[in-house]
Amino acid sequence: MKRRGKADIRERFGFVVRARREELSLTQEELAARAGVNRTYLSDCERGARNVSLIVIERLAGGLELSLGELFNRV
Amino acid sequence: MKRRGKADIRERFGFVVRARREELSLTQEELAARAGVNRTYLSDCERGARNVSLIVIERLAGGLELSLGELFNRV
DNA sequence: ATGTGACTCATAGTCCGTG
DNA sequence: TCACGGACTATGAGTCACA
Repeated sequence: MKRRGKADIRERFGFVVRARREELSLTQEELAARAGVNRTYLSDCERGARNVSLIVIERLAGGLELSLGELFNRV
Repeated sequence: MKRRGKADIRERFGFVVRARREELSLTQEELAARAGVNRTYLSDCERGARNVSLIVIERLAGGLELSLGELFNRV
């Protein structure tokens, strides 16, 4: 799949994940554990370096205590 | 990445895409063209057979004339 | 107009480290 | 606590012929 819109969706998504994680005062390790994803992968996601798929998105939303709609409203 | 929650996110997502496409009276071919994805790939997505990632999600949302938030509010 | 199996190739996602 | 790299495996992206 090709890249880029104006501000890359991957970066916007990652930014929102990080902002919400900090809002909850969680470390990356804690969120990764909650969401059941790899710690380094979460780091990549937050930096906009990964094109996350539905299943992981759902898990992250759960770890962040947000519905999918709430999460993407922030994106 | 592992599979399955109660109702699989892939199926729920696909169902919403299809419902919205029909709301717009579009064929799969038309939506696929709008969104810049392959028709058979879209078919797979609607049937919940694909674990779609951010970049494709964004394109589908565009083709469906919905923001990401609006799209996921329906999921 | 759509569903499906089969396929290639790129990348999603894991796990080990380091400063 | 995190960014980043290397190396790996599983799966997503993208296409086709045919039903």
